[in-house]
Amino acid sequence: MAHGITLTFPDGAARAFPAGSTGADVAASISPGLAKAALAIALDGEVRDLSRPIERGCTVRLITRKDAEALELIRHDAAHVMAQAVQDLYPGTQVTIGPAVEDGFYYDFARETPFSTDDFAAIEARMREIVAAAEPFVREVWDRDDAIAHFESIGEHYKAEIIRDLPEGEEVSVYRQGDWLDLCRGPHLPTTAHVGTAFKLMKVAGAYWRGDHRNAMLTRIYGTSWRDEKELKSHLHRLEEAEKRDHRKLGTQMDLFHFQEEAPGQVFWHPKGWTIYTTLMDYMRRKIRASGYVEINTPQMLDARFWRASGHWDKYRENMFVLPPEGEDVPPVALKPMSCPGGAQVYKSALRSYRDLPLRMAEFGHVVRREPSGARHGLMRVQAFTQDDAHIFCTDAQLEDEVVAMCDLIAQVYRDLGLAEGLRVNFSTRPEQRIGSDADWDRAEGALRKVLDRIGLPWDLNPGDGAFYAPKLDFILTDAIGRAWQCGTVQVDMNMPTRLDLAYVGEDGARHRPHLVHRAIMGSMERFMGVLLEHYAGNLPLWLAPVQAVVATITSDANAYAGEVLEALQQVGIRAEADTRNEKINYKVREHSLAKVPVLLVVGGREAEGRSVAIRRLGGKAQEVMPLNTALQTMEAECAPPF
RNA sequence: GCCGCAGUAGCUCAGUGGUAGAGCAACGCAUUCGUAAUGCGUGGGCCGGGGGUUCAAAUCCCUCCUGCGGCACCA
Repeated sequence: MAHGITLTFPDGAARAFPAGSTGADVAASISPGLAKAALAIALDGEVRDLSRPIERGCTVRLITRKDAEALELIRHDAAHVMAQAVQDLYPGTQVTIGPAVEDGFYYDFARETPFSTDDFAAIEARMREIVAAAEPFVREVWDRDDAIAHFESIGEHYKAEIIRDLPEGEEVSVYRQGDWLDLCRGPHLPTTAHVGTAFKLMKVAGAYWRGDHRNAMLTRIYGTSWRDEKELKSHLHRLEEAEKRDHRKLGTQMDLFHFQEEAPGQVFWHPKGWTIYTTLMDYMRRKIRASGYVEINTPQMLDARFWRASGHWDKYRENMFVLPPEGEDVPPVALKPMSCPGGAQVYKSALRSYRDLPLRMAEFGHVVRREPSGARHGLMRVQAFTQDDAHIFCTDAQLEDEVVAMCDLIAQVYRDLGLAEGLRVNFSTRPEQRIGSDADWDRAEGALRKVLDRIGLPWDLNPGDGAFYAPKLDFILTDAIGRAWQCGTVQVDMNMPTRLDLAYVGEDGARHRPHLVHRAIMGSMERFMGVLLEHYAGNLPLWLAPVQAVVATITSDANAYAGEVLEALQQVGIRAEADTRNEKINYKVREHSLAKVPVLLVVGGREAEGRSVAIRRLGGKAQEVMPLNTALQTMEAECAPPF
């Protein structure tokens, strides 16, 4: 044991091993059971193949199927198995990259005819054969040039390119599974059998080589894989459940809105959907008035000259709807894609004094943006929408407090709406393509950083992702299937004031530039509605529900009383309907439950006689009979908005 | 915009070359019922648009539009 190594185990125990011992040796030294169960070994936290010799003393942890890292190994290896299956079945297909991702894996292939889901059955069948063969994953380190020559010779030009681009000095490792091999950094499971059979190919998609649209489009196959069938099944079940809360589905079921071919990416709001929309907007108006905002509104269409001046004609033209002139001499007009240039005109309509600042101007700006056809997505990405926008004009000294105040306002609104949990903030800093001086960027980013400390929300740094004119804080909410959507945003802008020549007269009598902070809380009202609907799976809080209560009769004998109850509810401002149809109470309960009406007030002979109602709440079985007046008070209290 | 898939009754969907279907909804009639579907009956279609192949097209081919899942974009 002259050249042994000392390994430290998670329990703190340190043991000596002969030099050249592998992870498998370590596992075997502990117990035969572990030797069998071990999949990989973590050396100082870095996951390595079990078969690789351990070069140095370190802390070790054996990874078994239970560990979090196991899933990633299983998924990564499933990608390899799929790649082999594909190349076995479709010779001439090139492999590129195939990582493990959340819930599964994918592999990008280069092939003249893209795959279709019809190919899945064959690929999955071949994958099962490869898994059954239990081929060991064997790691080899190759000479760089040999590797390039090899991959070129077998027509794997993408792999050769990957090797060429590897940093100098990085090992070129190749893994074999049977007679198939792939360039790969590893680590891998001991054999293909360890992948198991709890996998399923999910979808095909196009994906650009290296994520760049100027490159060739590859065909990507997504799969999901798990430790066992039970996990797979529950994953598929989760997907089904998520589908049920898709806002597009709920929109139809709850009769909130629809889309149609003649107005791509634009919403036809139905009475119930529009009720939610205006209720949200009313809430927001109360909120911003209480926070010292004024509200303005600016034109929908502006002469092209204006957009040339603002810079949009250059920078944003592709996303704008431009109306061609009718006559030769008429200049084109464009529908506004953003509210800020218009809002700035209101600022400029008067000579502003330092006494006017901070000036907080809100605008529910209806903007229209041309979106790429593949980008549209229900309410989440539309071509015409209303932003709950605001522009705050302030002095340098006011900047930080203003930004903190608006972040607090955003957080308050999200809390009021039940969306605060899981809220993420992205701090996006200066991009490469930017205008303005580094000193200004330092100041603006510094201010946002201080703000982040003060507001105490979890945040991620998103370097280089700021707008070309300002760093920003983006407030990210997620939809039913975990897709992230930006809703709120705060942007500290040091450029527009100069471009649009904004000024205020200071205490010293001289003209100064104000700072301009752009902010939206819900962002797009449409998108926010989509997120809300999915978050609540359609079961909106009482104050937002389009129909808050339905008075349902048991027999027609109670119709007159139901009318009285309805009127009483409406008198106290509750959105209520009466269901006096000649249907059984079971039918009515079912129908209104499916329509997600939060409160059912059932009235029959007994209630009519005693001037009471039987309250049944959505999702509950229990009924509570109470006097009508009590019910009215309860309802009125419960339907009150959070602000 | 790119790759794959889809578009049939208000909704959900079946129908793969030979007379357009089902369930729910709607409408009518009967039923007056106590907390998630009462029964019977009736009406309802440019099978996304255009072009082509064929004796014959919802069905096969081309093309456009819209949507869905990704990618890219956006933020």
